[in-house]
Amino acid sequence: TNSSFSPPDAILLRTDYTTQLNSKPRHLQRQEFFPQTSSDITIPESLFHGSNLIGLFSAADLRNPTAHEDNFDEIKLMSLALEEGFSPIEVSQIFEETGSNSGLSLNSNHSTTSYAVCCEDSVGYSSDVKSAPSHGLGVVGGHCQENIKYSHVEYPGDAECSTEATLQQFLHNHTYNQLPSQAAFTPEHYQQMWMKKSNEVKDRCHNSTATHQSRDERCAKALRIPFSVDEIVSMSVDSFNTMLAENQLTAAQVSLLRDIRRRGKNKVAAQKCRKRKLNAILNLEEDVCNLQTQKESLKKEHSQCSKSINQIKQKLNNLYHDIFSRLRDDQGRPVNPCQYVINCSSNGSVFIIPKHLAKSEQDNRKEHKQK
DNA sequence: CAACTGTGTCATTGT
DNA sequence: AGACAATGACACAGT
Repeated sequence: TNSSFSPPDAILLRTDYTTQLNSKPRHLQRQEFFPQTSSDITIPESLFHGSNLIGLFSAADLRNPTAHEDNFDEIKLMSLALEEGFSPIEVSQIFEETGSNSGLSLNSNHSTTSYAVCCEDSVGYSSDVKSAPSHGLGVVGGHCQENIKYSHVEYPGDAECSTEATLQQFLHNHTYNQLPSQAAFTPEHYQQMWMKKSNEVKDRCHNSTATHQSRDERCAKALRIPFSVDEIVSMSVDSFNTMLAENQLTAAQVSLLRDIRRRGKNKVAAQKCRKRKLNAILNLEEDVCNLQTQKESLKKEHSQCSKSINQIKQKLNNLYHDIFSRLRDDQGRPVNPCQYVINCSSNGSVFIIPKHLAKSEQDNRKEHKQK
C-alpha cells in the first residue's frame, strides 16, 4: 500500500552505511549520490564500529573534533537517533526533555554535513550492501524495506556548497499518486528551483563558511524521515495525509511530521504577514504624503479665496463710500454712512435706510425664518 | 552594551 | 471537526 511513496533515491541518514575512505576529488564523491556509481563505494565496516557520529561530521569536522564541542548535546541526541536499534519514541522523548514542545532547543549554527543515499532495487543498481533495518519512516517509499542499497556520501565542508547534493534533494521523485495539485512539481519546476537555490547557495558559500540546518531538518534526520522540510510543508493535504496513512509511522514521527508542516506553513504565513504589514505601512506613508500634498493645495486655494474675498470686500467698501459721498438728505446735507445703510430688497429695489431700522428689520426676518 | 531589526515559533482567533 | 491562514507576542541572533 505504500507504493505511492517510492522515492527511488530518497536520502536517508543511516548508521550502517558504507563509504569511501580515501578522499576522492569532490566531484567524484558527489557522483555517489547517483545510483550508477554506488557500486564502487567500499570501505571496511570496522572503520565505523564504535561511533555513529562519523555520519554526522564532514571530513573536516573529523579532523577537528573540538569544533563541535558547543553542540555536544545535539551530537548526543543525533547519535542516539542513529544508534542501531534506535527507537524514534525514545529519541523523541529525549528531544522533549531538552526543548520545548515537540522540537529541539538546539543551536542552529553548525557544520554538520552528511548524507546517505537509499536506492531501490528496482532501478537495477548494485546490491552488495547489507540491508538496512527498517524504522517506520526510515523506509518511506515502501520498497526500501528490503533490498535497499545505500551509500554514505560525505562532503568535506559545507553541504550546501555541493550543488549536486542540493539538486539531488530537489530531484527526489516522490510521486504521491501524482495529484493534480502537484502539477507545479515538474522537472522544469525543480530545475528552476534548483537554479535559484544553486545561486543562493553559491552566494552563501562565498559569503560565509557556516552552514545552517534548521531544527526541523535535524529532527527529521534524527527520526529518519526521508523527506525534506520543504517537501513536507509544500505537499498537498491529500498527499500529506496519504503519507501519514500509508506508512507505518511511530507516534513520534507523525507528531514530528505534523509539527514540521505546521511550523513550515506558519513560517510562510508570518513572512507573508510581515510583508503585508510593511506594504500597509508603505501605503499609509504614501497616503500621508498624498494628503499632505492635498493639504498644501487646499491651503493655496484657501489663500486665493481669501484674497478674492478681500478684493471684493474692498471694492464693495469703495462702492459704499462712493455712494454715500454722493448722497444728500432732503436738506442738501451729506448722509453720514455711520447712521445709514444700503438695503437691497429681494425685488431688486435699493433703499437707504437708518441703521436702527435696518437692524430691527433683520431681526424680524430672522424671527420669520425661525417660524 | 543597549537599541534595533529580522526571523522563527507559539497561541489564539477567524475562515 | 479539522486544516489552514492571519496576526500579536515573545525569544533569540545578528547588526
